[in-house]
Amino acid sequence: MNNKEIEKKWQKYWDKHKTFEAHENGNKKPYYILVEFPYPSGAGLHVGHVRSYTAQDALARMMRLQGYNVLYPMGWDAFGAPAEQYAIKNHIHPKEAVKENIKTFKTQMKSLGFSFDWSREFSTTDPEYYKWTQWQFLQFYKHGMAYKDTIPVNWCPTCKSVLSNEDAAGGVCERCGSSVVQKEKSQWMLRMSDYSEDLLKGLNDTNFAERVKLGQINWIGKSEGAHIDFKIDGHDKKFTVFTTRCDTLYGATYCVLAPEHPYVDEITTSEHKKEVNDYKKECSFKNDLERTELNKDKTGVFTGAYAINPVNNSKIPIYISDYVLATYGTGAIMAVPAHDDRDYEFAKKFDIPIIQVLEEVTGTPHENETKKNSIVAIVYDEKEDKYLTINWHDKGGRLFIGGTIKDDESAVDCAKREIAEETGYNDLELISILPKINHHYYAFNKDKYFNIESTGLFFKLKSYNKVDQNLDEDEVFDVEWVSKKQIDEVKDELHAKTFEYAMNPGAMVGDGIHINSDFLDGLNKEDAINQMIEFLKEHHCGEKQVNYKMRDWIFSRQRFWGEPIPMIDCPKCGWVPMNEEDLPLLLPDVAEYEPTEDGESPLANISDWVNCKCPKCGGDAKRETDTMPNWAGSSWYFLRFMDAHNTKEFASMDKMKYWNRVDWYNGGMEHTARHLLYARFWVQFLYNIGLVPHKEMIWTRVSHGMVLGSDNQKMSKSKGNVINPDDIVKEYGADTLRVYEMFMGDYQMDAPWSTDSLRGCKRFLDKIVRLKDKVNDNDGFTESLEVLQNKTIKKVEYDLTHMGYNTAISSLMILANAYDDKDSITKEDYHLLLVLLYPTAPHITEELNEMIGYSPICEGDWPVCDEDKIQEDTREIAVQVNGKVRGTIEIHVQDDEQAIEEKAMECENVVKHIEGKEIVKVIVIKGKIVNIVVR
RNA sequence: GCCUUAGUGGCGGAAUUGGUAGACGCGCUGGACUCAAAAUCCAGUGUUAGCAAUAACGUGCCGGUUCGAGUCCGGCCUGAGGCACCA
Repeated sequence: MNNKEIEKKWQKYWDKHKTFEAHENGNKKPYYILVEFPYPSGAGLHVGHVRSYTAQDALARMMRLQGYNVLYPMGWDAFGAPAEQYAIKNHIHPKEAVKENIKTFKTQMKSLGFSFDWSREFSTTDPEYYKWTQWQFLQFYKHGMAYKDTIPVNWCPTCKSVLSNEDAAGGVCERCGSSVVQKEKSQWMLRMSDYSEDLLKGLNDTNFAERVKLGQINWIGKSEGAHIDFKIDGHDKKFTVFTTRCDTLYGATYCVLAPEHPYVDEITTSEHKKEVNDYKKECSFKNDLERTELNKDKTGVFTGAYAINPVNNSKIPIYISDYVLATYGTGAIMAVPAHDDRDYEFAKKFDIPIIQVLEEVTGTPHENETKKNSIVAIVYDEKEDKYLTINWHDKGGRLFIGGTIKDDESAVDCAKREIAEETGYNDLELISILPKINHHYYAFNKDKYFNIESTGLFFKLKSYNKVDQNLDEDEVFDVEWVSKKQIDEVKDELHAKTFEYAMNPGAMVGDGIHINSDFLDGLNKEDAINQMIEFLKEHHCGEKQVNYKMRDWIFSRQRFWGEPIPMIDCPKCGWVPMNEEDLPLLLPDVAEYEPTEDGESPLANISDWVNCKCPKCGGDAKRETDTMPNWAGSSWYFLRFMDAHNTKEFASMDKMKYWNRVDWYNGGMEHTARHLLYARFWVQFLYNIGLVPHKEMIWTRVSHGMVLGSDNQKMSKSKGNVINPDDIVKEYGADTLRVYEMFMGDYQMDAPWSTDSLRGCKRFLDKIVRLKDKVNDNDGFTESLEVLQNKTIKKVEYDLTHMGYNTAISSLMILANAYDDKDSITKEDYHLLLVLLYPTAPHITEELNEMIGYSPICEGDWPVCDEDKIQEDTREIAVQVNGKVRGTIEIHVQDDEQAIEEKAMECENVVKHIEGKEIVKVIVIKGKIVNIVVR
């Protein structure tokens, strides 16, 4: 068979008959399947594209046969930097480059036989499309959702361009290697943060995969806490911090403002001015990513100013540090080093006091406890790398040195005394005092319940100097030095925990009971938070607050190749929106444009374009020269597909109501957080102003894994592991590539390319072709195949709707093998196999189907599984003895447990294993397994 | 650092709710057909022992729950992807 010819033949057939064009009529149920439209890069279609388009294509083709009115559209997300770069280099207009790329992509897609409705095709760069993107921006503006704000951007002084975080990684421009600086720019913003709660709640009206929802939830980042006002010593001003842990306020020993915080200059004392300014400058050279990545070492400087802790009026120093971000919360924090890891690190470095206000609770509380203070001491011998323990053997096991603190004694003195008394060692150096632990226990020797506050102390042994031990009569134990591994033998919760603290110094971030906190003492975290919020409210210095990490959307880009923002800056009227009837605002038709000196968009250099009249007063004015981000056009393209040629609206309400929403949306993992969130925000806004029928227009969202190179690495030119789908189609045929990509592995996971496996799929299709020679003249189905046939119908149907593409193919292989075992099969048998395979391998199945005299599959029906045919009356189940399979038995479906048990007991190999043993019990799980427990 | 996600034969991967681990395919070994090769067909293929029946071991590591764990729980290790130090 000539693949090329039959592929062409059927692709032509489908085109000519407009088989896949969707129309908004008839009584078929509409179903909207969407794949992310690609960015048509110069590299051409990637085998990764083929994977997701084929998967959705199979679903679309099956559902059409099942009688759905399927909409499966395709278009182009063609604005973006690469096209712009390419165009600058080659002195052409980017639209020319894009045109070429789209042509290539479309030819490639067609060669793979995807059943897209090409009548709805558009590109985000078409003026007929971006007219509506601009129009929608104007709606945002008119509803107070768009505003200008000054935002720092990554700026490369050499390239004179604004860089993405990605291109500015490590503070170095990816293109030219110069260091990147932060530059303030006035930018258009969309008030996305106003939608935080709605975007969170809206997830309930979607069927997104759980992990996709989680991605969205984490991005929105809701946290409940409080804001607290801190007075500044010697100033009238107050600053506000946001915290989720207001219960730890008594432990706040300093505050930190973001270097960009507006109060910094004002409160910095003259002797700290230079340091602070230098530090601010230093930070301005770092982008957010750097602040994140190079976070190993905390940096910061003291401003010289002090804040007043509102709960106890203590003066605490105010620092600035880049570990506090201006963009999150209030740009200021109260630092509680005892109970926050970052604060702990910072406090250690700057030698700021650490006050513990929460202690962990171990053991079980009991009535009538006796309270006392005590210590647990850990002594480390560096030379031998061993720890000092005492072994009580069966009277209490291995422990460290413990003891009760006497009235006039410090914890350290107590520890030293106890160590000397119990072990004799007396030449010690204190390494650290560990957080206190609140421990409950029962002492057998005293028959009493105790509640102790235990202080952990960590010592280093300086020398083996010893004094005489001083032991009571009942103190019978061995003093033993043990390795770290043997510390596992310390089972006592208090001692084990103390050791853990010693090994991992840091903040105690968990729950516990409060200490050193006046009215909070004794309360747990939750209660203490509530009490503290009450206190703050009463004293007018704070209240409960919900905070979201999601920020407003920076909507400006200093680029040429994007949708122009339709705003006009008038010296008299300020910012004025363009008249809607003047849209689209076209990009100028020039092939030469250079970036400006000062980071404005290249459009700023094109004065013909920039200079215009104010729509309000008619005076001279200038256009906004920034363009929209790539995310804009892709935030609503799925709505346009519902009504792609509408010239009066972006899409009519009627058509949107007809299609209802996107039923199934597939795309890459990398877009499940941001793109999806932007699109949802856009839709929710349109819904709120009455322009779309639902608040959520996407029902199910799933994400696919990447196709990696055969070396298990991401495909890239530099690694030389790129597979071009054209080559595969040429050598093996489109159907082989399609089947292979469906079979290669779990659709939702990455999978490496294997040409060997591809050949296996070619062999499978060859077998399908050969089976045609087995077709006989009998009517109906071959009886002995009917069980498997109906099971396969059910399996393929289930798998194609549950992303089990690989197992769908494998079940078809099983069916084909069963056919192959027969001397002959009927036409009906063969036709059924072809229909089931058609969604994945449409060309070859149509051809073979035609050869046996049937009308085209694409115009026929999907088979229905006959449930009666797949009922079996016998079944093989396993018999286990003590959980190990020792044999199998054949049971009838109607057998009761008694009968199954008897059969199991007769099984030859089972008899061997239960002979002479006592049968404890027999577990019979009907239809599944028998397990005989013997002793 | 945080979030997400994974780890099963020589390889890609199956195992819908805790119930016969390794379906299906690749690769490999042996055989048939052929002058020969390709293609195709037949048999075998987790490891170890055994002619075999069978037995022991086996789903990243350590521990737990259970009659029974790839699947559930606790603790680690490693890979991949994402990120805006989220207080």
